Amino acid sequence: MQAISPAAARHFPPAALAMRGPAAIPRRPAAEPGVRLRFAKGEAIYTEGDEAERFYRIVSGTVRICKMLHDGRRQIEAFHFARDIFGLERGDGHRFTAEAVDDVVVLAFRARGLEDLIRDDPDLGGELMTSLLSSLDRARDHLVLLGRKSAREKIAAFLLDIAERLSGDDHFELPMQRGDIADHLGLTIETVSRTLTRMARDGLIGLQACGRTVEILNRDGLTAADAG
Amino acid sequence: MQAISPAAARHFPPAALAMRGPAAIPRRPAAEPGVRLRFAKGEAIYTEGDEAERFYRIVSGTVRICKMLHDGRRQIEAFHFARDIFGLERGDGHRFTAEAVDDVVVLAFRARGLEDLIRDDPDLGGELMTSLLSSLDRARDHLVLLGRKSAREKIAAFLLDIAERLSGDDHFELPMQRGDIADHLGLTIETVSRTLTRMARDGLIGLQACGRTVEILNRDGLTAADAG
DNA sequence: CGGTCGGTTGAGTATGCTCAATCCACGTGG
DNA sequence: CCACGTGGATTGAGCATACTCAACCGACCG
Repeated sequence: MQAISPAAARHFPPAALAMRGPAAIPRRPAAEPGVRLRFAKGEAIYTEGDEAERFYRIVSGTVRICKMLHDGRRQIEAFHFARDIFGLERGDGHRFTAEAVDDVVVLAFRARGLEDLIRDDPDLGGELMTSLLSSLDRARDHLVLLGRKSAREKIAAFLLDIAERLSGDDHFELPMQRGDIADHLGLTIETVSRTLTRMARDGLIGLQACGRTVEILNRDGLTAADAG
Repeated sequence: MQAISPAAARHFPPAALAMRGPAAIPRRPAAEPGVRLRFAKGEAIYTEGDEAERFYRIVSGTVRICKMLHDGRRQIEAFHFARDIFGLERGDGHRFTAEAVDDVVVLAFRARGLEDLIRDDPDLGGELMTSLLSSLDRARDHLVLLGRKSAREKIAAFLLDIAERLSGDDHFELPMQRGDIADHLGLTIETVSRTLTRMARDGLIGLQACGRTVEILNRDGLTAADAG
């Protein structure tokens, strides 16, 4: 359950509505290694219902994959970072929306005729299969988190995951804002904020720069705060 | 949040612990169409951590894919019915457990050397890819449900989904018990029961036979009760 | 007939949500 | 340089949904 009117407003930034999609995308033959595209912060890469013509590999930046319910509630299925593949879907149309969390550069590949492509290049099939299995693994773990973990456990798991994927280090900068984290973890902005603040008070993490910069101070404690 | 001691007890039926795995599985060449196996109600088909040697296609029965947290909380990632493929995972080991909800018959296929198999038979690759994409779609929709829907919306969505997959009809029998539904939808047994009872009182559904037989009486109402 | 298992129902509670105020950093314009 | 407005984050108070604990019911089985 989530607010209806304020949440809806929060999820339709006027900027995002104004600049939908890049002007014209040059068509290249299928064997092409991919077309380079830029998207500004907040811009939609594709929208639910769009024809699923392309899939993407991220060169730099962060992408969120999300779905909205009609009343404005939003669920962010996943965040994707550099080198991740996204946008490959069964069927003709995209069932989710992909948006740039910050400035993003991607390589776009044609999805049509993918079967033929794989027939020609079995290694590609293997790579895509691996990428799909990886997405599926991630989605499954996230199901467990959403279905059965407390707010504190969710945040702990999220921070550990992000740290690993973003830096491998214990020090990183969150590319997304509180509302994105909330909609990813099935929480509200307020609960995310409160939980982070409390974790900082407990000495598990350090927070700087508008709460965007995070440092893991007590990795064991944070791991224990997750439920595994 | 979930109970700790009672829930844990509920999830370790002595029967399931007693009879782990079928005795001996005959090894056949890779091109084999699949080895037929039977599993009794409650039996584990594979357990988290097991080597992922095989994947499966269901001939008959219902399978649940689940993960337990150490304190006994459980999340059921998915239910699978006849014709569904499950058990294909990235990496060497199963990260989830598959259990027979009722008596189950499956065909088991060797997962090792799958890349070679696909190289030999590109159609198989396509079929598996489709199956994977289908699982991913399903997992993503379920993420939205778990993260952002109310108890009533969850149950409504669940019933509509099950009806479609199980019978295509508005009349069907639930193969799983309340605890399974609860752990699939991120709820408790009591909330599932109460919500179903209320839906029956509201004339949306009919319930018979220990609440196992369900009839959809008002499909529009039920669809409206979901959030889409 | 007693025991168990699965399901239902009731009463009270806690976690996380809602509503609202405040704060802070930043950018803009007088 | 400072006033002002804005967007994001934080904090507080009260509340609602779903959980916990517990009793009860009905079917089935030995």
